[in-house]
Amino acid sequence: MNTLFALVDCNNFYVSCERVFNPSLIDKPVVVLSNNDGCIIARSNEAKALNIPMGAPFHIYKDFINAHRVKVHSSNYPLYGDMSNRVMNSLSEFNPNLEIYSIDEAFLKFNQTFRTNIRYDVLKIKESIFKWTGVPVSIGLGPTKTLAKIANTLAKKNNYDGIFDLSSKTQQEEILKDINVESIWGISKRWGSKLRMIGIGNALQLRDSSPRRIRQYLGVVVERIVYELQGVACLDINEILPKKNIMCSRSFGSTVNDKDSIKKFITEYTIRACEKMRSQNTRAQSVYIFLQTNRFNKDKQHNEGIIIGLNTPCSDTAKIIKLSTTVIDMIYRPGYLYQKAGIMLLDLIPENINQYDFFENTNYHPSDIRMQVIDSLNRKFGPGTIANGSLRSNNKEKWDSKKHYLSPRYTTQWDELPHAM
DNA sequence: TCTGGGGTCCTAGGACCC
DNA sequence: TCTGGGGTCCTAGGACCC
Repeated sequence: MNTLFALVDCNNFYVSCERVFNPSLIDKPVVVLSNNDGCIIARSNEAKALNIPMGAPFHIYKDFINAHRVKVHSSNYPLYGDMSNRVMNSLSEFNPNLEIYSIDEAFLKFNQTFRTNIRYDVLKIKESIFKWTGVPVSIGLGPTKTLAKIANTLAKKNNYDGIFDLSSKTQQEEILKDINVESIWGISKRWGSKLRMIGIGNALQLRDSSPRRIRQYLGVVVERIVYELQGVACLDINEILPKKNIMCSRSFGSTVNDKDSIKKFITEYTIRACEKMRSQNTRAQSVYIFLQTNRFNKDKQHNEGIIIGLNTPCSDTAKIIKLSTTVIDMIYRPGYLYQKAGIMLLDLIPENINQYDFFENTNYHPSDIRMQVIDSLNRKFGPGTIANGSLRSNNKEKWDSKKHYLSPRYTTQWDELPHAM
């Protein structure tokens, strides 16, 4: 029953994606920005070496970045999403027992037979992913997910070549004593400082503490981490389940005060969210729509959102747009400078569970067919080919999110495909 | 001028049931 | 003087992750 977990993590994923299609970025300091070019959310090793922090507001570092000739890219999510799919598909060829944990990380679970030659096998995975996708990965190995996570941070250090195996007990002792509690997966700064208050400062001390006591102090989540550090697996590979909630929200490129523009934005976000919902074959049972002013401003603030329950589960974009724009009518107040809006589709359930409403007499068929046609056309010819009529105003340019440093959509827009592919 | 956008899980407490 | 003891479901809020 000796199982082994591997955590495969793409190195500086967004930067690596940009480098695949723009080799001039290789060996240079590179950063990738969040939406609206707001924060720095990915850094190449060279940029990390310049001490540019994760999550830093771009405008504060702009001068520094120029002075050090750091290359800057706006985030290009269609590209990263597509590259992520390629990496995950490649991984699943080696081991179908995988959990996609985030856009750039996946856990693999190996059984004992695989273990005899595990180092060789893992090296082969790493090399193949790079050969097939151009994305470099690091792989950490351990008897539990938590230990595999820790192994992965070691794998990233230059002396280990991208692979680190933390399955030997003696090695665990040595390694864990040098890991701060806060850097353990699942332990934040807040819990870290609570642990330090009772004399637990590193991973070895947490491992050797009493799980019962930790549970009383911080709850079952941290208790499980103690067991995981001991090598007792509490967290298994999660099957890929459909999302229970789907959210789409954005900051506007600049503040907006007229209701019609806000309705156009919420319409756009609703379309996106509904597409995602249908792509996992689910329907929403309730919807949350919210509107916010800029919390960093000293202007008068107004944040409000409303949850609407639906009589029957719904995946029809037109119906949900009607709902979300109506909610905007309800919560919008003139005279405020709004900065962000969003929609969450909640309590998603599989679409094959038909829960007919006694009064509404729902027949999904015509709506489902219509949505399928729209989705397949948009997949084929690009997002937004078929869109709702109220979308796209003349103000689009003015309020579209800022992306001054955007790379081409190399992989998802076929008229711009580079020859390298 | 400028500060991201997603998600998940757990717990406590109230409503309701037998 | 006595005034049960469970269960389940739901919700809000808090915590964490990338």
